[in-house]
Amino acid sequence: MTHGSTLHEVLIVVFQVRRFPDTHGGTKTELGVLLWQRALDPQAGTWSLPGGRLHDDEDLTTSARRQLAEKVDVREVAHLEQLSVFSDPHRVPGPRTIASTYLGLVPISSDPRLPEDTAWHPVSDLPAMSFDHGIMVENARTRLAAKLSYTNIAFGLAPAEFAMSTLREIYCAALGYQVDATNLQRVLKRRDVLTPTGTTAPSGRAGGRPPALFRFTESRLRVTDEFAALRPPG
Amino acid sequence: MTHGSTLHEVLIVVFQVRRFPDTHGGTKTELGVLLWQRALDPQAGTWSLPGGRLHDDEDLTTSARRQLAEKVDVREVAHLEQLSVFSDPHRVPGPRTIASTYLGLVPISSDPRLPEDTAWHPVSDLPAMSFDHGIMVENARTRLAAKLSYTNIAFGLAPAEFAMSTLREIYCAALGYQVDATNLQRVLKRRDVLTPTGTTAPSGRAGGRPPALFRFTESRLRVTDEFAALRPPG
DNA sequence: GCAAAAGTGTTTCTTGTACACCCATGA
DNA sequence: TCATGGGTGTACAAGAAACACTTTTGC
Repeated sequence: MTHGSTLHEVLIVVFQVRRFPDTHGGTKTELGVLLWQRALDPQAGTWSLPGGRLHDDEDLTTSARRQLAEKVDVREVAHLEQLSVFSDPHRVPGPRTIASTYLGLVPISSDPRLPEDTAWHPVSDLPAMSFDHGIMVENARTRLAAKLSYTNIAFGLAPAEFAMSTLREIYCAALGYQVDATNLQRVLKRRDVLTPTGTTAPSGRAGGRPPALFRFTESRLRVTDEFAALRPPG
Repeated sequence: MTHGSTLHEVLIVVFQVRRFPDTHGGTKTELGVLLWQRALDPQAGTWSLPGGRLHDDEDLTTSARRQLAEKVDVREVAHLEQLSVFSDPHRVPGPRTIASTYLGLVPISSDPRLPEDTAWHPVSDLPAMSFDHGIMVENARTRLAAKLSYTNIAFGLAPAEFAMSTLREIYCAALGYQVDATNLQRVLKRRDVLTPTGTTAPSGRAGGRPPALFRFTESRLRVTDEFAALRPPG
């Protein structure tokens, strides 16, 4: 009676900074999440995170990559990391299913083809979500915001090379509040997160000084501000 | 073929700050972890984390509490939180088993009775560990150290009321380096983590001023230093 | 030249560290 | 009164936020 038929699924919260239609007919840049709409019951019509059953011969990360491949070109996913596990025995109808959630990041520059039932939604205005998927998105959003502050995780959202104004847009969208480009640059430079490419981009349609281009020094997650307080002596 | 008989286990890394015998016959205060020694194969003689199979009708946290009850009085566990999942298909011999790890904290003041096969080990000098349990301890230690810096998680390691010197000992043991008691008090006071009880303890055997006593303002995890950089404006 | 965008410099504030000095107790 | 531990105050440094000012482009 203690362990009958428990299934295990992987669900991935994929974020990308995108332009979404505004309420006034304009557009606004915001954090978007990849969702697909359930055609069948249970909860037909609600929107779900990409993912599915874990296979016997794969670990969670491998599974996450495989499941994502059904929705987007996986090469577009620049970063993938484990979040928490949802294990309430009644979180979904049917056989007991444990869900391991992942955070996935797609750079702003790419616009992968999506299946018919799949679309990006702004996180500030989610549609009716399936089961506990809404909480999972909230969770992931909080984790992303926290990590933007003390790691180099933004490499997952930024293009290979970018101007500081672009990076600023990305931070603003992901954090949900205004960030000063000047200070952003100073902070990231001091922590050795950014490297100047030495090149500049052409200036925009309205003129203006051509921006210097940067890239992320590393494209693997690194903690850049380990201890806010109680640092080791020395 | 895709989902035959995958099992799920919960493993708990339980920490307590304790006195351990020194190499020179003295004692030193250090972070200890609760382990039990396997009597049977596989890997008989190696030391394992407490835990076991997840039941069909319980979520992970409930399971962790139940499993711990077999080793220690669960009321001693002041804090319990989810860590990461280990899902390599071959992490243990036999049927495929996914492990969800938890971090548990026991206050320095309590000394729970333990079963015959169970003992505290200093994290700096672990015995031969079973399977991937050594990595799990390392993981948990890193997470604890990080959270000591930006949350009030130390409430899980401290007694109900304590002098600053005691709290200092706890931080030193858990972090593995010296912490200044003066500054520790200032940091925690500013963040409103500590509340003075207004009482003092009797001074020690060698005299000295009687220390003021404090307690943790909250005994639930709270983030006390959310953004090191890139704070919201205002 | 003017507007627009990018980049630099300066000031101020907060937070944390280091350390010297004062306080309360037991023997 | 002295050793011992506890507590306070002050000086210093680093990091980050705010904002004014300069530079480089298109028109």
